[in-house]
Amino acid sequence: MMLQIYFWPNVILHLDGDAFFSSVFQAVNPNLKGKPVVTGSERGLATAVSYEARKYGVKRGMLTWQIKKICPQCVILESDYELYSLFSHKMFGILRTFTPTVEEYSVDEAFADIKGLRRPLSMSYLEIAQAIKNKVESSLGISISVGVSITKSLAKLASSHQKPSGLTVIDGRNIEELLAQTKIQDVWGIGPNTTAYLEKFNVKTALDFVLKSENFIQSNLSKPFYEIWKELRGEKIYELDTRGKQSYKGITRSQTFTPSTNSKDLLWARLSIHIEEAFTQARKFHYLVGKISPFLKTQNFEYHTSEIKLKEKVAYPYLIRKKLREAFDLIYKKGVVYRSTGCTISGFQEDNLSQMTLFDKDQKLEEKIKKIYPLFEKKKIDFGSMLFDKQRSEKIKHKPRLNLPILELMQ
DNA sequence: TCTGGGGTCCTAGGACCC
DNA sequence: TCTGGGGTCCTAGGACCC
Repeated sequence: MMLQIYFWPNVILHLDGDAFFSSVFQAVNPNLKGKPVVTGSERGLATAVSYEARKYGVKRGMLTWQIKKICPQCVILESDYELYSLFSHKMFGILRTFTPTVEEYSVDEAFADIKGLRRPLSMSYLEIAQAIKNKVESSLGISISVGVSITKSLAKLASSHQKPSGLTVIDGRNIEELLAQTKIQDVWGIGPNTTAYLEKFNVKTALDFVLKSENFIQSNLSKPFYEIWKELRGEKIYELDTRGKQSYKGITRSQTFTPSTNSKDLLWARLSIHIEEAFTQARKFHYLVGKISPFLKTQNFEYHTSEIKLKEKVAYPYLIRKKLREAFDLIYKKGVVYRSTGCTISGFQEDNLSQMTLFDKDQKLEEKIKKIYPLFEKKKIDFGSMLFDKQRSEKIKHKPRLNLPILELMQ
């Protein structure tokens, strides 16, 4: 049969934390063990749901008031990203004691290449996966699910096959069986739209998908899905990216208003904050910014955006404040109610040599900025637009009010 | 699930060139 | 001048991920 694997061309392990955020809280606070725990109270919706809470029907994304209704004893906690990150580092560290080839895919997921470890460890791949799992679970007090196969897509499918605390190896003996048990929408990279489309062709499981002809896939679907098709058939397309996050294509900052608003002042103030925040992040990577796209999102989830392209890339938004304001004026329509605003910046260029020329060109301004910005970044001083941030953290619903956005102050 | 925030990649189609 | 073929670059928007 075409899907049989007779040997291991590659061995890829996928590790996935089970309800990671809530597990971490249960690990640091033993009182929470065995209890229904949900995180994300600060946003009013569940970002992680412990398995105990799932029994009551609590789901990810559910609003906190709904959760309290169906599961009153549920412990609803505020997110702590530093804590998650700490556990994440420890988890990946343990994985690296087995192999250096590790891709940190997200805070709670990793891929690892474990090919060739059987002989030095005198263990089968199943035993190696089991050893990794045991080490993580016993050292960190959380539970994880692990999958092993010959491509990333199959390994991911394996790790999700039995959750929580699952361990699944997909090899020649069970590949078809597992594909047949996997609904097409549960395949990594196949979302609701493609699921609906494939259903028209009677494709309901991963096996149905894999058994479609190459010609069918190529003529009906785009490249990413052709790649998934190959990956599920055991042909390795996706390499492990072990370099970690080193660069960005774009940086976005945005926030939804509660309630929606049509106040021009408020929108501009909030947008200014997002532009500042995006640039601050860009500066941490020593980027000059070439493209800025402020956007407004309407209540119907329509995006209205306007793109600013710069001949000369900049590190600070105040240098182009007129252009930013013009772009905002262009997209803002009186009477339209907006649900959120934000900004994406891109077109990055490493700022090494150009820093000198910028400095030469406008030494005074550069010095002024260097004095002011570190203070701003540490939030020691508040600019007008920051007032909305304060309100937000104090959970006060905003009232449209006149504030001078930071870009106005930076003239 | 009437929908948060931050990303990536791909494709169609327009603009412009010879 | 209404008209071919082919290339490149760019942008908007779609789709998906955690």
